Amino acid sequence: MATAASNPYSILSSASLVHADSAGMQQGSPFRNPQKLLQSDYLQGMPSNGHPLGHHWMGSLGDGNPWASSLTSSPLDQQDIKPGREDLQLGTIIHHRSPHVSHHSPHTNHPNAWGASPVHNPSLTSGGQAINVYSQPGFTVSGMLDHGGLTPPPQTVTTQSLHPVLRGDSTDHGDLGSHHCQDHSDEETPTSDELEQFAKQFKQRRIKLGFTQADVGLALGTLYGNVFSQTTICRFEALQLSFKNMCKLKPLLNKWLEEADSSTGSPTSIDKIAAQGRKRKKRTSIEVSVKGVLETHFLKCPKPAAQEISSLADSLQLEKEVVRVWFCNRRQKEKRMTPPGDPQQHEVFSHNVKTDPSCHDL
DNA sequence: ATGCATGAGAA
DNA sequence: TCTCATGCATA
Repeated sequence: MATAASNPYSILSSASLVHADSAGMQQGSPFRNPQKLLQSDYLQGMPSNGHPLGHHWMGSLGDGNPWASSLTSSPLDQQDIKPGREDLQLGTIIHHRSPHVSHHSPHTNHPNAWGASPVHNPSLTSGGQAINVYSQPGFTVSGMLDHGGLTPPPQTVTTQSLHPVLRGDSTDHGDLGSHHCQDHSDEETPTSDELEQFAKQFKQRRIKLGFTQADVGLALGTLYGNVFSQTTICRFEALQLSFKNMCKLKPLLNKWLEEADSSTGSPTSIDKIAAQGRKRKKRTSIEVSVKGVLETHFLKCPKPAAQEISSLADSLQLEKEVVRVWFCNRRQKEKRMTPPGDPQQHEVFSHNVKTDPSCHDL
């Protein structure tokens, strides 16, 4: 029922002042295996093993990236792994210039994790809506330190920086304050392992500093002109972004981190970004049973033709657009996401995935 | 934390 | 029309 044939657009001012405070809770291993997805996916309460994603990102899979090996093994589905795509660029509004951008990324010796083929220059920019709050005369790096009063940031800067941990093991190390040990990380394309560590450390520092994910997102806006939502920060920490995307955000977050735990408190308040009113379609909630059907179809054919989508939508009594988007999101989810814990799952999955995108055997 | 959605850019 | 980056809204 939810989602009838017509979804009125609700014009709601998205002045979300929510300060999603998720600092306390953290669970991070959204690992999903194709099989379980059939059921656990819609069961959001999935009990992730409290352990933050294993480092299976690629390390375990000496083969290369997990998804690529299974999902993109087919020549036709390869489109996801596009090579050159340096479209994004935000340097324009930033005089600071982006600190990262590695044109000569040595890729080291890894088989690139996520389909990151030529992650040459993870240039930054927002997909197209670069909010530049940069015109603020009084903006200061501490822009994040004082915001309306959302979260009074305790200056509990514990300079516990120590040695650059070799790998984010199960041990929780709160070290990262040192910006002399791994400063290089924002200049070259990080390895997936580095990203994983960084994300972990970032989260820890962020929490210790008393900032919420939303705070960070806003801070990035005041600092660099690129605002990010709580969602994005969250996904970054959970490694649920594409490799390229992670690379893009890392330098920014790293910078923020440096500022954050070094700033003793410059109360130069700044505003944030004006709320942007945008009408958005009401979120359609797909019933569990329906999702199950969609999942089934997805396993058979992750990329259904328009016609198929139509018929599917019809049978499920959903708007075609909803179904189409569902598949898009599903595919996207399959690509990013934190590494599936068990490599075995990949195989199972790959078996289900056909090489022919135009599956029509339903 | 995550599901569904939007939009730009690429095929 | 897909991918990809990103986020509102919601569980």
